Amino acid sequence: MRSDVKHLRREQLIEATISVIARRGFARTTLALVAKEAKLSQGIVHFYFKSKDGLLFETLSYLAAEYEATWKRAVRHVGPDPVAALDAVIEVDLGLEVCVRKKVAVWVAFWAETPGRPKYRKFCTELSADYVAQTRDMCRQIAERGGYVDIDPDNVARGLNAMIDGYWVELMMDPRAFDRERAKQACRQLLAGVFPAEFGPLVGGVDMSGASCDKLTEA
Amino acid sequence: MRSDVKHLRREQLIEATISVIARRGFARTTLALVAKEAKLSQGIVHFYFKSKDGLLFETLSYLAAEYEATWKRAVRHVGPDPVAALDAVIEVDLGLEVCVRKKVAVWVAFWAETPGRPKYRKFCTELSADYVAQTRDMCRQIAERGGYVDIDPDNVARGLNAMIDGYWVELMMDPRAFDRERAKQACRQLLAGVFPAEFGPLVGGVDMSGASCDKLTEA
DNA sequence: ATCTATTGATTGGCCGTTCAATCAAATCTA
DNA sequence: TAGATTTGATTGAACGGCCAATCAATAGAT
Repeated sequence: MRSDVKHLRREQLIEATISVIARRGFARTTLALVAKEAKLSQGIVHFYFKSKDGLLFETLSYLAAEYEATWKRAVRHVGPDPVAALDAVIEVDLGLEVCVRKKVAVWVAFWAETPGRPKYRKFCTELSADYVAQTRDMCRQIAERGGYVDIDPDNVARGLNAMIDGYWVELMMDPRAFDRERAKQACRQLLAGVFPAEFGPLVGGVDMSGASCDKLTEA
Repeated sequence: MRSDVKHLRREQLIEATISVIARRGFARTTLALVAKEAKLSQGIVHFYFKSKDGLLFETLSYLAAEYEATWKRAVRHVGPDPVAALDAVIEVDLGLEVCVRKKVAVWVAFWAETPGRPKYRKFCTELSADYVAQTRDMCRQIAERGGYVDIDPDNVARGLNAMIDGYWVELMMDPRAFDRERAKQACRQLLAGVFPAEFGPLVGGVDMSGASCDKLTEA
């Protein structure tokens, strides 16, 4: 049918765009290369997307939609426990679905173009703000439940966000140096420093929400 | 006299390149714009740099040299104590010298172009590897000295590196949301989770705000 | 047959690069 | 020191290639 083909072609072109950006970088991505990658003619891009910028922006939206869907599905799946939810966030952000070189390369490419492109910038900052707002809420719940009074949920969420973005950059630049499981472990260690009872390595039914640091200094 | 001019012009053009990339992004940076920014003619770029790529690569080298110089100066300044050294690293990486929007925007721009540009990629990965090697060494020393047996210095160094890169991205994309001091605090909190005795807030009963900073930067 | 989808050649503009000409500074000459 | 000559720095115009966008023509579907 018509809309089937329409949807198919659009996705085909977007996937091709992702491949080309990931392979050649943003600056050297041309419509001719995208069309060739998609095994379609040059002109077709302007039929489905009005312009090059149209295609690029829809590519960004496409990635964002996939990311958000994966994220929300995972968080909903683990239920209401904020600790499990935060752990699910780490699993998703560094998992095989979204955290693959091709995709993060495109993310970083768009990030890098945000100066001077308000549309990209607005989109990316809003997505990020959404992310931080949700993880902050999880941190806040954990803090309340665990009786932590000195921690700042907002800063914890931002720190986790920063660390994950940094790992994405590492995966893009030096995929051989990147170790997915160790990256996850480092994120959990970050949270363990803040919420030792929930993310610490020695949680075995013992409540250690009081003095949290001492146990680690044991030689 | 004449070699002065040579050096001056090169720097003038490189600074202009940084400004243009930070303002317009990598993809829309043209030599005409760079020349205009530098208040020089178009042709002069090829006199001092053989090609556009020559200018771009030297811009990357320029930033890297400045970064490394600042970094090494700070680390040397605080002396041999690895705790003070790690803290100095955080101060530099998130300090006003290197961690300003214009510069990090250019860094991210180059990162984003590393796929498909082996020269950029090699340069950036080697710089990063150097960084991690040095901070890992600091972590290792702290671990040995503090009797920590369960921690992996390499992973701690990589985690810190990732977090800082992530904050750079945040500064570039959303400078108004970025808070330099809170970012530093988050990095110290990360280290506090790993080395509580050295970076934790309760050392010696001193209060948290700026405690580690005052204590550690005193050489 | 009509409408949609698709093609690939074409166009017009932009950008990296080259180059001949000009200008300025330094060196040489007497 | 003053003029002559060489060397280096700088300009702006011109060339050629590439790329986004257009479009007329064609193939395919219903």
